[in-house]
Amino acid sequence: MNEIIDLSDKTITIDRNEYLKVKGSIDRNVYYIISGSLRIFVLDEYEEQIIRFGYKDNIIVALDSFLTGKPSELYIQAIKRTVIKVVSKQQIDHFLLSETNRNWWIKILENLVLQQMEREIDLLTNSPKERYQRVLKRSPQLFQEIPNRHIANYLRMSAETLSRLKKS
Amino acid sequence: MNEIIDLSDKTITIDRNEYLKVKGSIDRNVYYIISGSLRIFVLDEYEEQIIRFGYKDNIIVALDSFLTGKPSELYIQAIKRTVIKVVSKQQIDHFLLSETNRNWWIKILENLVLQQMEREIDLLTNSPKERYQRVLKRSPQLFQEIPNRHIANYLRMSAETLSRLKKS
DNA sequence: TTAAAATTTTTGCAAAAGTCAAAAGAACTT
DNA sequence: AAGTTCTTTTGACTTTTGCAAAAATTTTAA
Repeated sequence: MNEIIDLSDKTITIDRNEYLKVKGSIDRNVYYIISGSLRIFVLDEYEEQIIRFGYKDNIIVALDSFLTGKPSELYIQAIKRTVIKVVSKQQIDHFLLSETNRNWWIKILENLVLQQMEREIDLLTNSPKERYQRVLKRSPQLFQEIPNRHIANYLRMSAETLSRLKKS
Repeated sequence: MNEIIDLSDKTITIDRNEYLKVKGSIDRNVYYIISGSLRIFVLDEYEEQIIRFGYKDNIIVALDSFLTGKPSELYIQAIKRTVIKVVSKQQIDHFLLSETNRNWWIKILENLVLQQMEREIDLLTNSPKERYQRVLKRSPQLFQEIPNRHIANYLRMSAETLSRLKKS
């Protein structure tokens, strides 16, 4: 992914709790996190549901808007002060003009689908304990980077339940 | 998708409760459902978790294995007697040799990602009632084709809870 | 460093969903 | 068409999870 990143020289700093993106806006940029951490969530009847986290060296993007060009359902908010690089759709499109890069894009998309399948299984798992263990196993770093109450939401359980789980 | 389907002349009939695929097998075919219905599920500690359904005119595939070439985690089972056409990876690959078809493949993958995001939000929605309503709205046909106990599993609730929801 | 503020953890309580068993209803099979 | 099997519904009961408030801990800021 560094080929893309290096095309960009624009960096942005977002303070804790500030929004990079709110629902309703169109955003065809991709962001590369230099430092800090972010969360992506949707608002479901006054409840925030976290879809994904991003921290150092991750790429973050409002995928729905990026792929469709329509307004996004997603919010992106800084959990702590975060510095990101901006890569525009233009840059991506330019990059994808080449045949080999386009094949590489296919791989990226295929990987995204596979990751989403994993996530789906995580969410379908009935027992909160197993959900916790699955994600802990696959993304141990998450628990270093992100406050528990956000992880609890991501795992669809209350902070209380997560707290009770970690002792047992 | 008919361009692909028409390449194939192989059809298979699967009886109710029979498996088209079980965990551990590699399967790089794509299936097109002529009639009947299927479910895809994973086995999570003795519990079946339904990932997706397929009925008439749907395409169904063990995506994990199809994309990676590795053994699949998925089971595909007929809910009722089902007739499918088989399209092999070879045929798909041949199809993807052309530049325009490959761009079309990218669109398919992008759509898959977007669908998966919808599914993720469905699963994150806390209230069983809302989960039921969301899916009912998006896929009303599902409720014509598939027995409730399977839909309940798909919506991660018990058959009893779904039954009670439908009256209120 | 200490006080204030914010966050996390804990507790009891209430509400929601799950389980179990049995009955009613549908759908397949022969 | 009758019988068998499978699915849905219902009610009693149990378990789990969320909620709200309090206690403990951590962070912030003076």
